[in-house]
Amino acid sequence: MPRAGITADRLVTAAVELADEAGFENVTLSALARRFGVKDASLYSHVKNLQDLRTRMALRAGGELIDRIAAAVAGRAGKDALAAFAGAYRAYALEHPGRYAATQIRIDQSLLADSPALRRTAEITYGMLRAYGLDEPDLTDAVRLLRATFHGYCVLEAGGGFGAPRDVQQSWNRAVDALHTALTHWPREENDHPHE
Amino acid sequence: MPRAGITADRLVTAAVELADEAGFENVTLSALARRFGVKDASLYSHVKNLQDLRTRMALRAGGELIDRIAAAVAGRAGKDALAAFAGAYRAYALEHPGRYAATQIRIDQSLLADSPALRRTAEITYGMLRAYGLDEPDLTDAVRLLRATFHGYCVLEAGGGFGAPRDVQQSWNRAVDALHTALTHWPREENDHPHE
DNA sequence: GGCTTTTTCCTAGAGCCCCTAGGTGAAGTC
DNA sequence: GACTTCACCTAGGGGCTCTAGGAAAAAGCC
Repeated sequence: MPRAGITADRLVTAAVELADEAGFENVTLSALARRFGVKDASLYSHVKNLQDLRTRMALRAGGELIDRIAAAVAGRAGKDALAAFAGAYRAYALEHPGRYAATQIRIDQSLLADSPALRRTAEITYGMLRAYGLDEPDLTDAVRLLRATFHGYCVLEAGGGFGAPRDVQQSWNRAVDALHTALTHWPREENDHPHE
Repeated sequence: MPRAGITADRLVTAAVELADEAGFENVTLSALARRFGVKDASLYSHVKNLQDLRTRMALRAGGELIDRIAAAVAGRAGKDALAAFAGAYRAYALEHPGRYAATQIRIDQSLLADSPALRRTAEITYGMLRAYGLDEPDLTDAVRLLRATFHGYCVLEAGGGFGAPRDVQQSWNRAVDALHTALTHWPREENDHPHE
């Protein structure tokens, strides 16, 4: 009997496709084996276990995401760069919900440490913020704010959390405007303990 | 043989406790049955299925969350109210990660529609924003921005997403300050299409 | 108290999933 | 052609969800 010709890469490719179609939590080794016309036990030659597969999916998707962001941000600065970053981020999350969900999972730090995607993400994010003239620790605070807002927005939108009839794209534009405002008027060291 | 005395409410109570201890996705009907000293099939008298249980958990946790927020916000306005809201939100998410995770799941709109928790949440959120003098649709945009940021922040923090040594509490305070700034200088109808 | 009804819990079993152990045959290496 | 490697196999254990149908406790009724 001929072989299916499975490799870890092809497996991950099929996995992220399945994630976008059926949802990340429905990506199962059994389902993938079925898709390849193979018994599920056979996949353990290519992948250690389910967690291993998910980690690979996360790294794949994370790389794709930062590639698209990098392409969008290239050659822009200031608010223009912020809007491009935000747009690329949200577009990826909406086009590839399963892949995006994969990027959210908790990953062993040791595996993540030498991931080029993580380093590129940091470079691009901090580079984008350069225009706002922030120094540490404000820079880290700003990065966290942006990540949280982008991520939270996409999660809520994808999960159907925005029930109001207001168009989400317009809301999103406003949110990006608001973040730009916040970065421009970044609260500098004033009163951490308001005099109450 | 005596009965365990299970009710749907006691089941949900045990479920959210288990969620905080072992993680939301590890809350299983089998595990709950074990905890009650009962066979798993017995639980289907009290709960329709796993999804039903999760929905009940979400409603329970959502109610608890908005109760704590309401208590924190009571009697405050403006930035004070915003900080109290944010603090109560994050505290709940960190103290009860499993319960908080339960609030994130997708819930059938028809079930959610007549949930008092949702109505209260809307009331309190919009009430808190009254001080900033926004009108629709900016109000909705602002609510979405706040929800997204709070939610994203808590998810990232709980998931270990903030690796930098910077103290998260201080970053959070800054994020709240930044949101206050954004709400105060809310971008009003300027240029939706920047002249590029 | 007895009687009936309802409810709670049971056993049995099907189906899907993850994962391990150990075997077989196909593809490359010399 | 023999040898090694590796892709895939069967067999099987264990966990989970959920259904169907039965038994016994609890609650309601006289």
